[in-house]
Amino acid sequence: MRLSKRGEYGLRAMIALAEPVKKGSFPAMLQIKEISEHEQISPKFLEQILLTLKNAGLLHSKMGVGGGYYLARPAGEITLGQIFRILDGPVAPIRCVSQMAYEPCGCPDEQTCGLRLAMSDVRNAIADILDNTSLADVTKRQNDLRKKLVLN
Amino acid sequence: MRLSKRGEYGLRAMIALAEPVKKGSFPAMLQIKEISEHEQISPKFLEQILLTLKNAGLLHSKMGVGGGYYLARPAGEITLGQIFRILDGPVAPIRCVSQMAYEPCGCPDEQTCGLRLAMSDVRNAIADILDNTSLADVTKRQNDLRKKLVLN
DNA sequence: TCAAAAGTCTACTAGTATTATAGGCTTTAT
DNA sequence: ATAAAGCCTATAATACTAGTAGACTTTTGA
Repeated sequence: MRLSKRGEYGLRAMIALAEPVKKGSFPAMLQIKEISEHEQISPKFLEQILLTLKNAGLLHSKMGVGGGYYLARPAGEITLGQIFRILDGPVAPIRCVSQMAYEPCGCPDEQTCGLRLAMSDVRNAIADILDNTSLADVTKRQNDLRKKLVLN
Repeated sequence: MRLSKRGEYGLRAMIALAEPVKKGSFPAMLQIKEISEHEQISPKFLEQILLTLKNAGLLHSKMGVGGGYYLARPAGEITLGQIFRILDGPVAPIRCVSQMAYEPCGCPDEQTCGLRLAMSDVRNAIADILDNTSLADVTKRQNDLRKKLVLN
């Protein structure tokens, strides 16, 4: 049940782009280089990932000198599930319970297949979290926790 | 977030071995060939998988003519999580939230990393299901559903 | 106007993991 | 003694992952 490096880096980059803006620039724009250095990611690999996310409509970009990437929509309207699916494909552990990419698995009776029932629960549990957590939720949680830790 | 074929086949085989016994034989013993035919799995591949499960202590076997495999413990005491971990490794989507196989991910501050917090939720949701569903739960659910469908 | 900065796009590659297949060995019932 | 069945290890084909490379386009600003 692993998240690929592509998925991990893409999620990290999106979270970085959703961070509350510094110095009045809006929308928050970051360059590949800035993100790759901060998150310790190969810049060329990250480039591919951001491009994919851009072509999928989650990011916009500005070319040329002083360019960079920024979120296509407010951080509250982009979920981890959207990002995950673009980079890592369906959330379901097995195709026969996928909403996005259903495929029969060839078991004798899919309707009463015990494995399918259990994996369906797993899929729903994962999708529930990923589809109901926005980038804004993530950055808020991070920042609340940081504040709380500073106080102690 | 995919379950490998190894994992899928292993789980299917274990569920088959947990099925209520036919014709008074106990513990329910099945041969590789019987399972592979019923579940449409390459018998040699299944052999490897069952051997792994055996060496991990979830199955016992009987060699020679009339031999086969049977569960090492009652179906109510073997969980999907145990089987999954033997065949597919840790449940966690990312190592830094794994209970079984923790590894630092190298983010600036692991304690307040937003991705880590979210993935930790995912890990717990998956583990909750897999570790609290026994083979007996699975076969019961299957059979209840079958009965219910016959009535309609 | 032209050079440098930055994103776009596609191809390629090394390494690893997955999904098997093959075949010899051991145990056991008859 | 032989056939059935599991035990065990090696190998192979394919796909995927993670990353590299490089040529191209757009934009800024000196």
